[in-house]
Amino acid sequence: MPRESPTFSPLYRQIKSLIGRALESGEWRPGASIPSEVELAQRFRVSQGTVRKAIDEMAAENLLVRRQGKGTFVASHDDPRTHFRFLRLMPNSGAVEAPLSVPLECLRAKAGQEVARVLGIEPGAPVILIRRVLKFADRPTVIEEIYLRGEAFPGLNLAILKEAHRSLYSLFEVRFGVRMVRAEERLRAVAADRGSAELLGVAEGTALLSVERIAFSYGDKAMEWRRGLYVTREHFYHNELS
Amino acid sequence: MPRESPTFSPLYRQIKSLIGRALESGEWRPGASIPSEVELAQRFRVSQGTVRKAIDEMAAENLLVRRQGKGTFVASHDDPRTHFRFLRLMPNSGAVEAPLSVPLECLRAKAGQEVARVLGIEPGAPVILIRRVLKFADRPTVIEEIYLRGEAFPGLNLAILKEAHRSLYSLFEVRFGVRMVRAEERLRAVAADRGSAELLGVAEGTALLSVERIAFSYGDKAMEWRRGLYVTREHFYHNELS
DNA sequence: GAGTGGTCTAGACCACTGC
DNA sequence: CAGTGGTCTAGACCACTCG
Repeated sequence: MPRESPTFSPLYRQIKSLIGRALESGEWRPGASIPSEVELAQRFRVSQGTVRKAIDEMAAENLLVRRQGKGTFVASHDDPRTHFRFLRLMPNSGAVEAPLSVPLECLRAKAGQEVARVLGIEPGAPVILIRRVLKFADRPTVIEEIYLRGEAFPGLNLAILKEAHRSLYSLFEVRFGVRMVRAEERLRAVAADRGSAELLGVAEGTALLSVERIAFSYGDKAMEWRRGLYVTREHFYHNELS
Repeated sequence: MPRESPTFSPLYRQIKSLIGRALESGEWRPGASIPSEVELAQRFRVSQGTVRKAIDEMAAENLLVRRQGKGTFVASHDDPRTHFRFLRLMPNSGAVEAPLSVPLECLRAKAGQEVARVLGIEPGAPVILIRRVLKFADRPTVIEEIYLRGEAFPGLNLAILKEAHRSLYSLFEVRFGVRMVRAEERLRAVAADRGSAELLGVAEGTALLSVERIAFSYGDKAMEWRRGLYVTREHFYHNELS
């Protein structure tokens, strides 16, 4: 028997993509609550169980957060519980500690070949370049170069970065409505060049952990490309495999 | 109103832990199929939906694998689809390629302080130490020191390692019934010492990616501690954040 | 107490696999 | 065709939060 519907898609997946589109369109902002299951079931003309299954999957993907008795919320980097999902650097011993971000530069530029390819934009399109240092316990531990899609962050400048006492991704959400949903990282070990060594207070040639990241917003749209150099003497990069 | 049942646990969680215990006890071996949902529902005296929810969660945790029309199976490292979940080294360009494992040593020893602590065993308890090299495209790229709980791998020796043309974790499953369920890794950048540099064919002092791993079997029992040193000139360590 | 998500059930039907 | 997992529904009841 031939498959009659090669594009078969269950109802709950369609609901999922409808909710996904609502998220993309900004109908509900990060941290805000979405309508209750019964309301959504009425809106989409399906049973509550079908909405439930759609939401379950989106919660598993960290797009939504369920809180019994309160409602379902759009996931946000403001939530401290999800705060260390993207920063994997842990101290060798002692309690985890939020780093202090020290922005150095915030420049507007035109995308070169490589940045354009990674972000999926045209060469020459506007980008923003941020350079910063992260300090743990007052010690410079990470330096980062961050490229952003220029059109998505109008008005972003060094002053804003310096004022903001929250994580970068929190700032992006609150100020620009841009939520980073997932990211891919590539890790390598490299030797510190002169400039990096100076900023990090280590000897030239010291082994550093290079972390390249592409971060995606809703719809798998690449919004950010960054490269970090981590000093891993007092810290390590933590990863869970399962 | 005070909580009357602070230890409230839904039915499906109890089913989950029953299935989990059956897995631990080896009632169903890795790769084998478990009873159908209706059978399990009858056995546990619950509805099929409740069994379903339990299995759903265990599939999400990579303990079980569902295959529509065929049944539900105990997850296995033999399955090529899950083969690269624990080996995160990818080539800078070109297709992914399985490495060639070259075992160098396989020794029986007594656990020292550190290994005992990590594996949760008594100092002096038997352990196995394996040293090996992984080659990609005929180039040594990774060296590893692997400590195993001695009592769980009776008879393991260098000859067995050399004969086995499968991944280490596959071997553990097929030969010893030990399945690694999850692992924690700590990554750092370090400089190559003389011995490592020689084995890897790089200059002394070259920056290497140090990957420490603790691997756990069912019941979160630490079975393995390993440290790898990766050459990251032609490869990178890949990670997904979400 | 009203409203939310969470659990559990029972039943009907669909999609996929293999004999 | 029988057997498996996958979807969808409807309804009852439970646990949690807040006013």
